[in-house]
Amino acid sequence: MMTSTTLDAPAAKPLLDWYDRHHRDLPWRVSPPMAARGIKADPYHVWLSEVMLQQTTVPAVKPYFANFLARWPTVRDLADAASEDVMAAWAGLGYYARARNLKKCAEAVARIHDGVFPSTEEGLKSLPGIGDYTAAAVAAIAFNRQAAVMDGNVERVISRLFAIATPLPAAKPLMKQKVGLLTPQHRPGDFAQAMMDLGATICTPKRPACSLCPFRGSCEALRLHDPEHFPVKAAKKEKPVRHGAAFIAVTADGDIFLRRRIESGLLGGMTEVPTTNWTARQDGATSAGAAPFPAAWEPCGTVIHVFTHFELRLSIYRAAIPSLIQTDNGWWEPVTNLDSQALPTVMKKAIAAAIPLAFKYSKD
DNA sequence: GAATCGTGGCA
DNA sequence: TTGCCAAGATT
Repeated sequence: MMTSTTLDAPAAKPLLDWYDRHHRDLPWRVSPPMAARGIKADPYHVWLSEVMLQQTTVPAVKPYFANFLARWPTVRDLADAASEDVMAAWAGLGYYARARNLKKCAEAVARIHDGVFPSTEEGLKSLPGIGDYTAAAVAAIAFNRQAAVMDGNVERVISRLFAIATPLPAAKPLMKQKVGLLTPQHRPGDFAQAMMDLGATICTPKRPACSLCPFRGSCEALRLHDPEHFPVKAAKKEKPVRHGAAFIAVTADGDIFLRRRIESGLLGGMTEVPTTNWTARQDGATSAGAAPFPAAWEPCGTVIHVFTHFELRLSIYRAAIPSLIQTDNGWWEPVTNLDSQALPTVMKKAIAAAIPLAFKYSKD
């Protein structure tokens, strides 16, 4: 005969009980007490937070999430926003393809889906910037669908629970299968968030607090006395060093020369000061001789900035420009207005090296 | 499967 | 100080 419950339900119960007591309160989250008062998750809020949280910490996301919601309260508002404004608001958060896809996704939802997010994983995943994880997360959290949500936290929890020795990312299909078997029909969104909270606060990469874990009685890695051994990951490559030069041109009126980077690739669509190519070797192409236009370029130090897959050593040059130079690929921006620009952190560092007070009054 | 794509915090 | 890594997606 058929049983009335799935095999997984008993495993989900201790975690949901733990979540009811120890869940984190987050600005984008409808916590269990809120849900008990009838508050529903807003798909726009869930989607926005999930995209911002991709490879990004909760503390880093909080101010950006608040600012985006204040400026663009609905997905239609975001769809109608100027791309430059969205990129500028995203500046500093990193992985700028997320911002480009965020705008595209908002436009698709507003214009193709009549302002309503799809409620299925399949529908969500067809949208720009929404992959396996985000589709499942939005489906589960915003629409209460039984979707198997697997992010880095869940990978860690699952790999320990079952002592999976296969290295990532090869082990992902098996882990996803395990998550699918554990995910309950009841409260799938809370289950997903509980798994992630558990990974973030108990089942941590280093020194996990196993004595406080609702899975402590059934965790295979703990039984083996080596939870930190999991998940197994492939060794990472060392970071190469690239060299380049950046040029900060300032007029007597206090205008600085800026350009917009091409849409694709590193820092795509973001604002920059002129720079040379960033190459493996330090040579003439990375010196003042490679400036965008002739001027009295003076060296003012080096900025070191670490990207995901290389380290950049940027030689900084500054020049006072007597009169505005005609250019066809950039513009002159008042230094007092830099906080409105889509300047990634590396460009802010470069400008700050040449003009120490440039951002003095633009940050809290 | 492997590379690409940011940033800041922390042990 | 240096390495690690945080609610991944795209090509």
